[in-house]
Amino acid sequence: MESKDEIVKTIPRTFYERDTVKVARDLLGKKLIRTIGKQTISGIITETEAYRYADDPASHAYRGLTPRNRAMFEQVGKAYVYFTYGMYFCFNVVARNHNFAAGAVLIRGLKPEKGIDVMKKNRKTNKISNLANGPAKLTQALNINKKQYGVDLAKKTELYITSGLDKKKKIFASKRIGIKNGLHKLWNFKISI
DNA sequence: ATGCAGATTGACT
DNA sequence: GTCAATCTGCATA
Repeated sequence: MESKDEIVKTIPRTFYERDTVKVARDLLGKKLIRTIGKQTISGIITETEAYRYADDPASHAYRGLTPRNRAMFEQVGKAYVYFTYGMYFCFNVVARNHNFAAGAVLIRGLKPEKGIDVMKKNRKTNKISNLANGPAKLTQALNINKKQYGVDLAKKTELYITSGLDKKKKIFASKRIGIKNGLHKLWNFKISI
C-alpha cells in the first residue's frame, strides 16, 4: 500500500523558469521536505526574498559569476546554499526567466510540520515558534549545509519542494533584510499562517 | 519591546 | 584586510 505522502509530486522545473520575484511570491505556502534516512522533516514556506542579477545590487550575482554563486547561474530548481557570518548557512532556490543570467530565492521562514522533535534537537530549543523562523534557523532545523549545494529540488531526493497550502493567503511585501543596497525593492514576501 | 555586542570563517577586492 | 542575504544572549525600559 502506498501512503498519500508517497504520491505527492514535486513542483516541476518550469515553475522556477519564471521571473525570480514571481517565483519568490509563489513559493509562499509550498512545502519544503527534507529526508534523512527514514526521517522526514518538513514545513510550509512562510517567508522568501528574491535576489536577481545585474539590476539588483544586493544579489550575490550582481558582480557576475564567482565560485560561490555559480549555482545562481546554473539550472533553475536547484539549491544554492552559502555560508555566512562565519557560522551559518542560508538556503536558496535557483529561479529566473530568460531576461536574466542569474537569480535565486532565499527561503527565510518555515512553519514546521513534520519532524518537529528532530528540529527541536537540531535547534536546541523546544519553542516551536523559534525553530525555523529565520534563514539560518531553518537550515539548522533541516540540517542543510554545503553538501546540499546544487541538490535538485524538483526531484524527490534528500531535499525537495511540493505543493502545500490549497488556499491562497494574503502576501505582505517589504524591504529585504540584512542588506545595504537595493533597499527600495520590496522583494521580501511573507504570509501568516 | 527594542537594542547592541560578540561569535567566527570563507569569499572576495 | 574587510565584511557578510544572521542569531543569541544580555542590557535597558
